[in-house]
Amino acid sequence: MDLPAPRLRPARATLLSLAQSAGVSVSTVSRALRGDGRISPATRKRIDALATEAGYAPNAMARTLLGGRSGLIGLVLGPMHNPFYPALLEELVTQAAERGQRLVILHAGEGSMEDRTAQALLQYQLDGCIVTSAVLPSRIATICRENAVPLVMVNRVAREHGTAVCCDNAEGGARLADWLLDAGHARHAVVGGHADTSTSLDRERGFVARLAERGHALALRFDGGSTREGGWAAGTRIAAMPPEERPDAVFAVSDGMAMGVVDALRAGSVPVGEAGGVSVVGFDGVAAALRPPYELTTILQPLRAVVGRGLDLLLARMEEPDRPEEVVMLRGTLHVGRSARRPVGWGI
Amino acid sequence: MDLPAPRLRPARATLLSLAQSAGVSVSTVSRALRGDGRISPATRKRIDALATEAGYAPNAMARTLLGGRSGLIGLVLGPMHNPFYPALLEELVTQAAERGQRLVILHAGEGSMEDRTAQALLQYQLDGCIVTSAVLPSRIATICRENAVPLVMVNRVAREHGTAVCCDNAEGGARLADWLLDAGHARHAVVGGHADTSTSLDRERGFVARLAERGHALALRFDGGSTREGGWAAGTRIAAMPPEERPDAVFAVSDGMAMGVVDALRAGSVPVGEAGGVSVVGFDGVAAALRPPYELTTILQPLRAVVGRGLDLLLARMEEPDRPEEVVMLRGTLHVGRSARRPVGWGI
DNA sequence: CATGCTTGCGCAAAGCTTTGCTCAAAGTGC
DNA sequence: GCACTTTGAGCAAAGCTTTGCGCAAGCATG
Repeated sequence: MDLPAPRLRPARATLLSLAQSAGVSVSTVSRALRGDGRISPATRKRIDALATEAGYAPNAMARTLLGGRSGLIGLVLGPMHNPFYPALLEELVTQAAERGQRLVILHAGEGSMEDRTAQALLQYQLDGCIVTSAVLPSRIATICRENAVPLVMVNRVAREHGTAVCCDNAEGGARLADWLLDAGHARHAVVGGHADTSTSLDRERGFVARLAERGHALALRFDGGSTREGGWAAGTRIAAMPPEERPDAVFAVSDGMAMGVVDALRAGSVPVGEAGGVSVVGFDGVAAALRPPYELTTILQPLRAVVGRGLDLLLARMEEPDRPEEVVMLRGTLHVGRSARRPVGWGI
Repeated sequence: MDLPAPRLRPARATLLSLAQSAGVSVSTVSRALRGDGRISPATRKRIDALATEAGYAPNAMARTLLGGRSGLIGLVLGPMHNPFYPALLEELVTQAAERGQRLVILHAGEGSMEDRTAQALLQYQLDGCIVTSAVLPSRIATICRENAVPLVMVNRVAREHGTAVCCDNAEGGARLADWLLDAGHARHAVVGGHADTSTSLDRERGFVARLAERGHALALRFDGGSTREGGWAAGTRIAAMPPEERPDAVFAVSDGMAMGVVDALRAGSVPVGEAGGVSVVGFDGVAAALRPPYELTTILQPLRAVVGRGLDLLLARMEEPDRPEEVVMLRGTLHVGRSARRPVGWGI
């Protein structure tokens, strides 16, 4: 017998090694481990014990090669400075694991994706791809389409096509407008996000439309660039305005920016959420925004549901590639905090 | 052990399909694509063109099966509410890609890792594992050790053993102490993080030790729990103290907490970084902390270098599993912002 | 012309699992 | 005792790449 090729790794348990210890064939071990009824309980028990002792883990590579699924999902992450995305990531990892899938990060951050990176999608036989980035890297979309790899967008929607799950952003924006109007606010400002993300635009659009329906116009608009600093800059300018010109309500289209606005107002000694001050509302419901010192009035995204539906949609498209594309909008919940004045008579 | 149903993927190009179109053998295609010198330029050119046209991507699963490396690295992420971790993640993804590796997320967040998740490490033949979580999930460490999978900790160090890369936390803490003392601060407070993370403890220890060396004692200590809210709570208590008892310098052991402290002080109308106010310093140098409204004086972690060394160490251990364990400490840089009073005569 | 070296490429095995078939032994009914 | 079903398990192929070895043709040398 010739020497086996020098392996870097110490030999792990395989079906073959288990079969040899158990004195049965490889196929018997495979079937025993997978719970095939044709194997007698005695044999199965013996093999199970052996496998546990040897710390056997089936080789996913070999399994995938047989034409099954890899159990791997590609993930394209957007810029991480918006605190919503880290939360989304955590939830995605957890729920993917619950469904027996792992996430392979294809990209994170603002830069564009390298070609070599996109190739990984094919090399590793990824079962599908989730894009949470607000800016859709169209390269990955093309590759997915050409190779029939299902792709689902989470927290964003492409205008033309594609499957997506997101919060009903326009409705949330409208709900916030109602809330502010009901509380008697008269001069409204918006701090917008990236101009090219459906999410930011829809929130703003829903807000402004509801304002208009109820006979109000937007008094002021700032570009917050979807960053906390952008919010702070807007808040600083608001704080610097003479009180009579100052908006009494500010809708920052994401909590990150809203927190920045609050910080700036407070730094400028403008009270937040009190009569005579400025009311600030946000969107997303990230943990930090709900707690002191912010206690934002905001729209709570149903994060668990958004992620769950996203993954389910992706899994469904794996089974049934010709499924029609669909866009799922989940309604958020108005969370009443202390950052905005409340309608008279509300609560207590 | 649930196996996904076998599904027929649309046939992708394989070496075999390319070989048939080119009228050569599979091995010739393989060698041509890999640039083996034995293939004539003419043949290679023809095959290259064919491969490009067919969008061929080598099957990483098959390649891995041959005993080579998978090109996959497992990643264990800590709780994402500390803004340092999202930044670390971005950098990791980028640099892993530069080295031709992908990251598979094994775990994110505070919860403990499920066994099934840990199994993925073996099933997918991961080449190595990076643990950035401050709290080392010992389960994964055990699995790595038993299966000779290299593991590198980034931004944390285990007391007993293991390979790790981190900022020189104690030295950074000491540098901050010097800076505050040089500027004439007299009453020092620390806002600490998790009691069980080496990173937080080392920073605090280095700070207090230098204070002691120079004849000062720590006046006050708060537990900030490594969260921004924890920092805010500490800042609130500081703001509520009578000015004569109040510390004039606060070291929050991470920027996230430091920002919370600053917010709370300002909300309590305590000036930050000015004479007669409170100086606040942090640690990490996350982007948000460097910009307005915080402009923190802090220790800049050499993030790119930390990640780079971490990956290099991991790759080195793949080649040479018996390499001695090592701990690499990279020195941070003092970044002078506006959140702390400066020594007289400094600058200008 | 015989021999030997290059050049260029094919053969086949290995790596690990899953699964359709095949097959032997044991059990059942008459 | 015989034919037949059930039970339990093995054989072998497939899935895709990589790579050691072999082989044929072309060319130069003696």
